[in-house]
Amino acid sequence: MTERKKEILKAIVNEYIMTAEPVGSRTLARRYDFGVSPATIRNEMADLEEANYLEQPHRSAGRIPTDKGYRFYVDDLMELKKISQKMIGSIKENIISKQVGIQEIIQQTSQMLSDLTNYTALVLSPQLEESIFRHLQLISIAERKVLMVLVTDTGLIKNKIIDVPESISTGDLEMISRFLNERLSGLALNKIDKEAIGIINRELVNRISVPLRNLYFINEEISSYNIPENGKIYLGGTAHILEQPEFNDINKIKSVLKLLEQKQLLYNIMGDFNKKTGVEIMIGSENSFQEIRDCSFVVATYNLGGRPVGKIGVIGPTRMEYSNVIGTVKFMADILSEFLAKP
Amino acid sequence: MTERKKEILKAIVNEYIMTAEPVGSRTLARRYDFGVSPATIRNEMADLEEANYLEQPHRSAGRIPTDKGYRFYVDDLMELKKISQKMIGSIKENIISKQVGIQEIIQQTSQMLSDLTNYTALVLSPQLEESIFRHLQLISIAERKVLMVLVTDTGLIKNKIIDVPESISTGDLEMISRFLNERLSGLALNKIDKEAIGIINRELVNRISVPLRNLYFINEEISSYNIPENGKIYLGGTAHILEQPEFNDINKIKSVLKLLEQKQLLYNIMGDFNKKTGVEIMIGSENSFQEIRDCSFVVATYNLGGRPVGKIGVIGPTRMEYSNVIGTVKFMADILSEFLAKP
DNA sequence: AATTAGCACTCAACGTTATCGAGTGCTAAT
DNA sequence: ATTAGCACTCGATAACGTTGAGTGCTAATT
Repeated sequence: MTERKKEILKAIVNEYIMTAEPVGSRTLARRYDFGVSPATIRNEMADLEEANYLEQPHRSAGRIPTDKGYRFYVDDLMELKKISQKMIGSIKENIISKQVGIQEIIQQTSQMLSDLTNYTALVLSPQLEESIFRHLQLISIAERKVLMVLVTDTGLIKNKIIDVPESISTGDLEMISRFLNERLSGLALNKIDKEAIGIINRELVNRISVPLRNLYFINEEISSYNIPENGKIYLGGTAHILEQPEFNDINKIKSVLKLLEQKQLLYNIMGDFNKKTGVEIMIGSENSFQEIRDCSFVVATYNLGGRPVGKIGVIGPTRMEYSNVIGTVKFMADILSEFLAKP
Repeated sequence: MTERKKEILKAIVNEYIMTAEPVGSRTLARRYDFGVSPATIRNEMADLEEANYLEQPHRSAGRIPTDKGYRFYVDDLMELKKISQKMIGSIKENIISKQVGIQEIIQQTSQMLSDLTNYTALVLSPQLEESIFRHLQLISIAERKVLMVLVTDTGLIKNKIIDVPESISTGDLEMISRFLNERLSGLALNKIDKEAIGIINRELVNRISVPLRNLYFINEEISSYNIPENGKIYLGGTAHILEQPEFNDINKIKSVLKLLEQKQLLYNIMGDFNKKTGVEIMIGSENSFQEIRDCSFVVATYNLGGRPVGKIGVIGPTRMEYSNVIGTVKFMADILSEFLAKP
């Protein structure tokens, strides 16, 4: 792969990303100054096609990049664009300073990411079962109705109103809460199982006037937090993706929108990214789900205390403005990490 | 309006709802047995067009109903279809028996309504400020961090982690909670303002060892529940609406999808329905928002203790299967009411 | 050996034109 | 009041020609 071939490939990808039209040798020679004639470029393009970096939609058209072409572009050719400091400042202020819950922040972040990139944003909220037990409280709200509130380190708060078989005194509820906190604080929720709580319950009955059988709701409830619950997926700017000219075909629109409604599938796709730090990119058919063979994903992980807890990304056509998107996704991931890290 | 005209209008609307094609006199005569010739039907159709119940997309096409035509159909001609008992049973069981929060139920209901009707479902969750204060609890979860949990009669539960200026003892928090419950239980949240809480706070300081200035967060927080917060709108089955042949035009798809992303606008539209009991129908231009001149809404209210608290409905093309949809929407509204009424 | 000019060829996109047929309104007969 | 008959309308579809951006190949040039 000569230097000139790289230059030409880069120019073609850039051009195609801009215009969504197949790129011909003539246009290329006119707009970029390679110092060679279209004929030469044609030869190089033929080589690049041979090597599977480019393809022709039909015989008498220009070339467009293949997935392999995009991959090479993304890995070796592309120049990343930086986000303006001004924008960084204003967004940070906007998001991080707010006194609202994690859910709201995620929602806003996804909307913002979508508006910044003009593609559809996806955010995976932190997963409950991978969060860490911070605080639990049982509150009597009516005869035989107990409200259980669980606070986790990721900011997720879980409420549940539970019907208990027999009324439990406020004092006892207080005692149970305190005891559970003592024992469970700091543990990851997926490390807490029925057995562990069973042991705690048996210790508890010595200190309170509630029979063991009436404590069973605690097992039931807390251990349900231990099951992977397919953390919620938030979408932002679904309509944005329609602005892309590749979705000028009604059937494509329908298939993409159907896809975006299948939260479970999206969740699985996002799961394919290895929670490494940094930004991961999945281009077209690199992905195993054929529903999205002509979409790309750009995904980053956000963290809490060095531990990856969720993902944020963008879905768009393979002809995506990677150079912009990558920086923006990374930035939004950092915003979320920063929000979570707030004291 | 003769009886025969009504019959013909009804047949035309039915036919158009089925096929989405303009209805001609010949087809009509063939498929329905009016005992008259196409020519007669033509004359009747001309009269109906004159009276603005029908229109012609172009000179040499059949007729389609106008909004006025649909309105007449809905009010006077249509025969409502009933939902099968079997379906009623299975859905009720599915929804009402579940031990989950109102949010989840609403989400599921909207998905279900959409699947049953093949249009897009809209659900307005109960509004916090119109809910009734049931129980409040302040919980210390860390030095100078207090978790406030508010439970309302509509099943909405509000959590907020608050940074307090100085640490407050568990006992004092308990006392504050108890006192607030005593005073506020049973009140509608929009009846509770800063002033009221100010009075309570001043009484409180006599019983606890916290200075008044450190109780200000209570005012701040609780009175924020009193502002109309544009209760959340849940959408179900956005992609369903695209199956309608009227959305075979890309621009229409885009405009509808943009509309569905504007939660605020949807909220306003839903607000135009007068929370009466029963099902309300808004056909095309009857609605003042011109973005949706060719959509219809079918909306019903769900209740808690006789008080309307939220709305559920469907958005689809004016050519909607009203006879099915109306029953289904009503049914789903009843399901929600029933869920809320659970002891 | 690499580059380039020249040229014949390809093919989607677009515009023009013709045809078809479902549907209409009108008139005159029933 | 109803209907048969008929000329007319007009969107949809198909057939056809033209255009132009683009290609690959060959032969000349550097």
